[in-house]
Amino acid sequence: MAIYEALLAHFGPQHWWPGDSPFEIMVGAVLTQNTNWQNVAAAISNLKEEGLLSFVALESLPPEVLAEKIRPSGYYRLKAGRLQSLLAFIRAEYDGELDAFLGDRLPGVREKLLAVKGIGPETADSILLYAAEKPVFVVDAYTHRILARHGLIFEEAGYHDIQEQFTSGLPEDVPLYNEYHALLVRLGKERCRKGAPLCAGCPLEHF
DNA sequence: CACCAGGCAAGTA
DNA sequence: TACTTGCATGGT
Repeated sequence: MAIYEALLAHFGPQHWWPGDSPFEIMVGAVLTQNTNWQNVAAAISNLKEEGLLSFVALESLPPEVLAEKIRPSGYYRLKAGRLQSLLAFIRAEYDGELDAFLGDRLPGVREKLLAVKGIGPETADSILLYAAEKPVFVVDAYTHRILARHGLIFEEAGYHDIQEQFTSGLPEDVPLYNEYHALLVRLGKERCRKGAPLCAGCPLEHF
């Protein structure tokens, strides 16, 4: 918790997730897999410009056409399939009603999401926290790297290990999880890039 | 030029 | 089970 306070004091609120609607957030969560957000923003912008950023449009677009639209986000053929798999899942399980999916309960909805091909733990948890506003802490490459580099977790720690360790010391609070993860990403992007040793003047240097 | 970015699944031994 | 590889664009 003291780490959270230090990051918030240093960077201020991050106003996450970048995206205007739960649907856009969900799409962004898939497109940002192992990809710079700037490239994702370009892909989403393409969809918006052509009025394609809707459930029905994306689920009914021919896969190769969708792929071309999201090309800047990288792995574009793969991600077109993953997006449509996700939409097909919501169509099948919730009759295509996004709100029904977003309102479904933990932990069942998380298990179902993880069963969708192309949706792993980080993508699932990002959707659950940022689109559905469920109290799920998102662990990503930055979280892992930052905590390992500061000796707060083992380098070999897995997704669930980190998630457990993190949330065990925190209240189950959606705005807190939201801001905390966003702050870790901010720190990672700005001062804790891969390959560099401990950054000088890091807000976490005395933890 | 090499390396990195808000992962995930499939293949190999 | 434990590695390794494919997927791909755009910025530094």
